[in-house]
Amino acid sequence: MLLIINMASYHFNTIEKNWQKFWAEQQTFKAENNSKLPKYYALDMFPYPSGAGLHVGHPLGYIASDIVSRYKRHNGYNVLHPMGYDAFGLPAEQYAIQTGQHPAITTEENIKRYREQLDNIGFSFDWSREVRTTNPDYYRWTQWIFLQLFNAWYNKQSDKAEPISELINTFETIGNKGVKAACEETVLFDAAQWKAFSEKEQQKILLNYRLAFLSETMVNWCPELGTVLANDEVKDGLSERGGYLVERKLMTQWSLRISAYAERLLQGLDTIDWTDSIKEAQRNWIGKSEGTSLHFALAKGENSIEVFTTRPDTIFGVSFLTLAPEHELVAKITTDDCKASVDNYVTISKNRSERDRMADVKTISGVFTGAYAVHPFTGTPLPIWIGDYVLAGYGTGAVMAVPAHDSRDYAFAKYFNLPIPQVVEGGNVAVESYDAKEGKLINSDFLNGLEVKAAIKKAIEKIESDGLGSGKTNNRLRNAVFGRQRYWGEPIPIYYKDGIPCAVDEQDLDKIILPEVDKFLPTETGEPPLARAANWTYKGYPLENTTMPGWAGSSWYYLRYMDPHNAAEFVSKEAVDYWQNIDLYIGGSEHSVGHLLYARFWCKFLKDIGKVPFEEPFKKLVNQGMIQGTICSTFIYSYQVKDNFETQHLFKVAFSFDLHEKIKNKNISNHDLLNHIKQYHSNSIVEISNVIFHHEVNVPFEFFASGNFDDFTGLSKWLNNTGNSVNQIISGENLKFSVKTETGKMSKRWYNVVNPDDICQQYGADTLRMYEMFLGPLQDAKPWSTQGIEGVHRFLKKAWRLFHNNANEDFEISEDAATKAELKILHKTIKKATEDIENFSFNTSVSAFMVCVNELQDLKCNKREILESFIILLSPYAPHICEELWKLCGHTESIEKSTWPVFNPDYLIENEFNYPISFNGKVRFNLNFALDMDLKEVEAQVIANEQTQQYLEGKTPKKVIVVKGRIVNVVV
RNA sequence: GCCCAGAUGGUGGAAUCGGUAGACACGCAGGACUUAAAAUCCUGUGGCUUCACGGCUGUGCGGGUUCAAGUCCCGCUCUGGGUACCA
Repeated sequence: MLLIINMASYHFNTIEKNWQKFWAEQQTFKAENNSKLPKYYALDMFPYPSGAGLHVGHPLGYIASDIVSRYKRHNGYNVLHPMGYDAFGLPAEQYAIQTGQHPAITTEENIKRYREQLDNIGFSFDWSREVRTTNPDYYRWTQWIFLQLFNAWYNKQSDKAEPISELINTFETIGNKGVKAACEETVLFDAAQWKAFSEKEQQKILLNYRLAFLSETMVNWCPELGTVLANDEVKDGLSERGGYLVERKLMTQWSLRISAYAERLLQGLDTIDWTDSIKEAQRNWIGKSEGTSLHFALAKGENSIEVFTTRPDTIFGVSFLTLAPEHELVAKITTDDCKASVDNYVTISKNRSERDRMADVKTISGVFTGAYAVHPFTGTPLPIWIGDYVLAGYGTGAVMAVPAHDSRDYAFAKYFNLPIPQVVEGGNVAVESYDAKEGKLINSDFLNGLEVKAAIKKAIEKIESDGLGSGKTNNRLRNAVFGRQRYWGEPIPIYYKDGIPCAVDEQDLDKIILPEVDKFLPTETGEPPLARAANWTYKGYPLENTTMPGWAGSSWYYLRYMDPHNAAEFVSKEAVDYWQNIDLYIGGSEHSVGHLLYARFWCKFLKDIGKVPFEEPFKKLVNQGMIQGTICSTFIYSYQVKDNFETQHLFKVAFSFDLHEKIKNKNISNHDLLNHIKQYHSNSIVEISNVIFHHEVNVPFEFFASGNFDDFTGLSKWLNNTGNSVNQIISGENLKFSVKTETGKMSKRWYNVVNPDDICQQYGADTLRMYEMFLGPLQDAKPWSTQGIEGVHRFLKKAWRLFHNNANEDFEISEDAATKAELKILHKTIKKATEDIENFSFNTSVSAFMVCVNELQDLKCNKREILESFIILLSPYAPHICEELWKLCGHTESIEKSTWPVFNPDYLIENEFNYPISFNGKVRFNLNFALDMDLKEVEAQVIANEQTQQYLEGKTPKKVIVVKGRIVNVVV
């Protein structure tokens, strides 16, 4: 029986629009919180809605997670696959400062555009759960979490966060003796003393314990942006956004005590399915280092200097001590005759910004204090130096210098001509330090003859038994600065009662919403923008003026998706108990330390206070590689022209980006254009003779939209359109263009943003989805190129044709039973498609689909039994076309409701195999044998074979290896 | 400097346990259909060599293990990413 329905050829535009409408109307992808089905939570890192719109790199990860989500639905899971926007941030604020337009408006517009672009691609997001970090209904819960941090302290004994009220109880009954907390060192007090403190004093002490606390810290201050930046927002001493100068400044700041969680953040890595490189990056960031603290007594006076070292074994190699310029003992120990030079050095170091210090790693500087410490074992006097290679913020701000075995100490000692005693065998200490942790100890008294590892152990024992110090662990991870001097962020819900920071009542958080301000800039007195707001007060007291950093909202958004409209709680217990942690998290590796570390920190804290049932938020993490754009770094335009003297000139000229902008806006005169080229590009003249001039300059990518850089018609057109100015200099004949390209980030700046809308328009969303997957492994970085997109599009057309009568383009499938060969093709594809999704190997499954269609086409197979299963397999990748074909097959329900085909290995069973016969590893010919044939028999038949005899040339084989179903190798 | 990842045709890439290297696709060349174009289909396509059958060679470089290495081991080179006076 034949089913015949009139149907024209594959009109993807109509099909896709129809199904997108259908899904939205039917709420096909709505996830249920009350479900008996097993859950699956697939999350994408939500985007920051920038003005440039979505480019083809954004959807890469979204497509992958969408495929997995759809696959899981077919397999009977209740899938949570949401999307939202991380919309607080600097670009909107910068734009607001420039234009006066409220960032909320810009953000709204950008979100609208993002949504349209996302909708075009046909994602199976549950949009009823959308979250926006800038929405007051959302950020009141970000503020709420901040208050929980403010009202908690970290108890090292129970190894978790506990309510600050319990700590106050303890203070009132026994004081702080015996309290082991993650905090700065504190003065000890008993209950009576605690009660005698004024409220202000008590609050000051409590701040030292709170997980959200105020403290004086060195911050990265960016005067240009008028704000403080986190370490990971600073690159090479410049702000990551905008590239402005960043300097070090001491400020009172809100901080979060992430350092309390360092060990748990480290341990937790062993329990999650992330790539080694991301785990390693987090480990490095936490920077756990185990060593020993050690006290050096001063030769004169009471004080001692405490150092931290990971190499206590090299104690006999110490030839001096170095203090950070900021070290508290510097002023006390400096002798009178050294005072002038020390003061001078300390002043210079303080004024040197972090950037200068970094730029200057190779310059060695330091000064002698005149003071001496005493070696704890030999009694030798050790000169005490000051050097800015020692950081005040790490360890104790002082090091025992072992120049023979530490490269920095070595450089310092060489420069100032200090002794370099060797205590570990190996290397050539006359040339460079020997830093390796291996070798035998020498010149080291009780450590002599020991290997480094054993020596470290013995040295620690000795140091501890002599009471000189103890084993200690240091982390590189610092507490996170949480306050920003910005407008466009969550207001910190704190008010100041007589200078004491107090928490806003939880039920009043809906009142702490971003106030209107006249300008988005700091005040004239340098206060943050919120200081401009009228009545920015609470209970008559002033409110905090700083706002939260960009990572605040993104540290917990995955929880809000579970219960997005809950007005009473940030997430209900039922919702979080059902959905649990994220099964699959996909996003860019640029968040490997910042976002992922903070989100883990908040999750652990929320677990401590009993609000979430898990310790790690992201069970499996996949980093999609960046899709890079092509940057025309150098554009060479050469042309020949005759000058007044009838000399042939070959010019090579092109244009920089700013010049391009000026030409585009037509605010540059011919005269300026010429001058510009002379001024900025004279150094790019690569060759001058009396006949040849070469200039090399940049040109925007947009002229090469085709991606074909041999075709310069677009550029020629542009040159003609940009005004006569260009034509005046370029009026020669024999125009020739060439371009040097490199790959890099897609950004507005490089004119290389490829909009997925254009691809959808030209080829359809299904082609875009499949093509992005077909490009290569999800994790790999790859340059965008439309080369090959035709192949994917052709594949979809071929698949469409399987369901249609070629001659008259009518829908036509057969109800006949499938043949063995057809079933084999199908089940091979079921197996591959299933395995590939489980392994996130999407590129190979696309090729498996291609193979399947090619083979079915060869067999002219149009049987329902085969084709219906096939489109279910294909539907996660190309949902629109599959929905359409599914409907044409006579189904009334969405293909999304269908069940994933079950792989039956019986169809793949082979009873014979065409063995490659190789001689010494070189394959010569093939022979067919039954798979159940005895291997000895196979061997005998191979030897007996005529061709084998030819290759043996009369010799007897030494050995014959037969691997069942694989290969035969004859060793001659 | 340190840490991590990678290197396969003209191109993107495939090869699950060590078992026929180059699947699939692009591009290119040739052909069919067409008045023509588009679309579609067929054939070929790592290099060298041969009229051909075939032979030799081939996964960044140099060694090694193995009957057999893109895959495992040792030593390099280069590329991409992260990170840095962290004692």
